[in-house]
Amino acid sequence: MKLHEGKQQFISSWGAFGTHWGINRTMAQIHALLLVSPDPLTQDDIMDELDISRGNTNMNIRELINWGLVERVLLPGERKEYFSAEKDIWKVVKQIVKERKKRELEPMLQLLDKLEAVEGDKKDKHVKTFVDTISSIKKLG
Amino acid sequence: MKLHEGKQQFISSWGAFGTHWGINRTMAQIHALLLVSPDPLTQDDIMDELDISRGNTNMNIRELINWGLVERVLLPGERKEYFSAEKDIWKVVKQIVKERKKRELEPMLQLLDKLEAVEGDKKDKHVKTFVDTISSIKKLG
DNA sequence: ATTTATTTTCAAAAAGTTTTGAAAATTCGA
DNA sequence: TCGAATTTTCAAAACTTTTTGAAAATAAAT
Repeated sequence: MKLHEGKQQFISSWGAFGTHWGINRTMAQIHALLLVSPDPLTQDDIMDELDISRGNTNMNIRELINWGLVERVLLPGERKEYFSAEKDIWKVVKQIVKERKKRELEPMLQLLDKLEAVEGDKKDKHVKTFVDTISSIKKLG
Repeated sequence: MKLHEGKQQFISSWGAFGTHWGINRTMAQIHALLLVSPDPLTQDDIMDELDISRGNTNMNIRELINWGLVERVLLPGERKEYFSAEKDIWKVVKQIVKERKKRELEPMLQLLDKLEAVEGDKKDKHVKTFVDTISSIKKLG
């Protein structure tokens, strides 16, 4: 298999993979492209390579930056912005886990704290099952 | 807070939570409802409680069964099927991790094996970055 | 064998999400 | 300060996923 074909396949399946993990296809594809690119790329490079619109490219690059997975690189003497992805995969995974904790798990745990305090007789099996379920989920956090 | 309100809130946020994890809202809501229900429920119980259609209920119960998170319970002398969820949250988490590995990670790793064998000069930085990225992702699996 | 209860299927509709592209805003150099 | 390059925004369009509901299939009782 040639490099170009391999790259296309990698980008395409990384995109599909992402959609199973709450990450949209384009965001995952841009990330994949930057992961396998030795040098930083511009917005136009990414648009051309992935054949997507300027708006879409821009929004998803910003999102990757918010997630801490991509950083803006300013090359001396260049007006355009360049972008590059963190290449250490362990760091990438740790960063994703950290962000998802902050964005999704913590708000859920806060809700569970409130829900655990539901009124009612603990001998009522409906109340008991509810409270027990909530507490055991909280223990995961 | 009253039990009923707490239950509604739990179901609703579990549903929203699920959508960030590649699980559809209804499937997550049914799962939440069964988690906090002390006794098994019928399809009609679930339809009424969540206010969703019969088809939707049926499909998502089947899906939960495929994922190994819910089981069908036959009560003696009852014609209807009842459903109940695994209550041990650790078992639930382990089961979800196991299924996602099987469904998503393994196919991705298989592809990576093929991609690692891309042709080309390893001294070319494009080839090198590609191969290195693929290998380091493989190490996660 | 027929009726009735129950479950399953699936095409079409509804809802939700992503993408586009053109206009607005911003940035930088002359 | 002005003009060109670049980035950002966002309403509308395209696409994707989910949901509905009625019909078909199945299972059980009489």
